[in-house]
Amino acid sequence: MMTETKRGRPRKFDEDQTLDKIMQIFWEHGYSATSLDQISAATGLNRPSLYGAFGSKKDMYLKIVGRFADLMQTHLRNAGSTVIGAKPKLKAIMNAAIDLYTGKTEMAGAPFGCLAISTLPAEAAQDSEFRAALEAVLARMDKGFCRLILAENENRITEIEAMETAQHLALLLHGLSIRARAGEPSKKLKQLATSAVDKIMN
Amino acid sequence: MMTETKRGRPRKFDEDQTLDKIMQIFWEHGYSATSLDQISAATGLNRPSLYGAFGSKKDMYLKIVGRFADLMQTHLRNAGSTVIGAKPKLKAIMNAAIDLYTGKTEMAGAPFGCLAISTLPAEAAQDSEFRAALEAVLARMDKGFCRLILAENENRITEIEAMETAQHLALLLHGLSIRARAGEPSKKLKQLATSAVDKIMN
DNA sequence: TTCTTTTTGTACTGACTCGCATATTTATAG
DNA sequence: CTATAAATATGCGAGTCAGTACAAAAAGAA
Repeated sequence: MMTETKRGRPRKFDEDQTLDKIMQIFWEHGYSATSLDQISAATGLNRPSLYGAFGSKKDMYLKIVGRFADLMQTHLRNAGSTVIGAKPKLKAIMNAAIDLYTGKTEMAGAPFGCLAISTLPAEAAQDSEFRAALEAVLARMDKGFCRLILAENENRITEIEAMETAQHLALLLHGLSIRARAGEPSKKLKQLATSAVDKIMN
Repeated sequence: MMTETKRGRPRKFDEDQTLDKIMQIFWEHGYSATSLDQISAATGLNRPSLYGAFGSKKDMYLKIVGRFADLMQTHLRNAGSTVIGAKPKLKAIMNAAIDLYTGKTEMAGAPFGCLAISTLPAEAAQDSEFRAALEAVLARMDKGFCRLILAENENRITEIEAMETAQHLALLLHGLSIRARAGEPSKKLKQLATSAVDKIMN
């Protein structure tokens, strides 16, 4: 099949750049407190264009959550790949996450914590789709940590033990994201993360 | 001074019961997604009465957060007082918190996680009062854990070390509350909490 | 040019939002 | 009974909300 040239009036916006702007707004204000007018103003698109390109407000938000998880995963994976050994990798990953949470990366410009952990739970109790999205994010982090632990398996632990440790690490990370959202400084969070990883990775 | 009998038309509602109903709604829906009409319907008070008794929506919410923290503190304190030793106390406290998060107490009727951790962060980035309230909740938990650890100080650790451990425990607890909000079952969360406490408490 | 396709801009809808102004009810104080 | 104090009930008002109907604009196809 050949790549047909597109018919119709061309878009005047870049989809990726627009999604990034939308992500920033949801990241800062959460789902319920964000209005489509706000998004319209920030992106330069009017509401019908937004609706045509990304669907309803809920569609947009859920898409953004997935996008955030993708971006975060590559960010953390890259950070882990710079060092050798399970513990150093985990510490590097924690530090990279804290940088993300405290606005010290190009991805985030302000200390807003984790988009998913900070904004999804507020909606999760009332709406099963949001709850499922939250659970998906959690499962994804668990698996990510678990894979890393098994790949660097120095003590020949079982898969079940690895999953338990992975979930311990995820618990820590989510707690750290809340503290970042509360405004605690990056330096303090990194100290906390490092000492916690030392205790958890026996 | 004598207790003067109150002038004017008497209230037809019980303040504590009303605050409990308001708490349930904010707990489930968060701040932004809750409307005063919802609260009015659930409490039987119309909006002017609510405003007269508890102030604005924001006033009400911040008051509820403080109330939640009070109730939770006594709930956890009671749970800790049933056993002896630092580790058993901490495990009992974690289990009691999980019961609270998963709706297994009289205080909570549904698995909504922690009111503060689940709903405050969504608002915290944009509003400094909410952010301050979140930080206050975190500080309060840190101090609570720290006091307990120092009171049961078996290994003569320093105050600084105790505070670090306390914050590790708080990180875990907040992570657990997120997972409860996502719908994970109480049993799994308790296993996770127990094994994590074992690793953190030397 | 003319037809089709897609995006854009304007404007609208019907519902919901919070806070308050006003009037009424119900109690105590004198 | 009259005055005062407090709570309640009705309802307004100015604004915001998400989504969409409709027409104009901008491209390719024929």
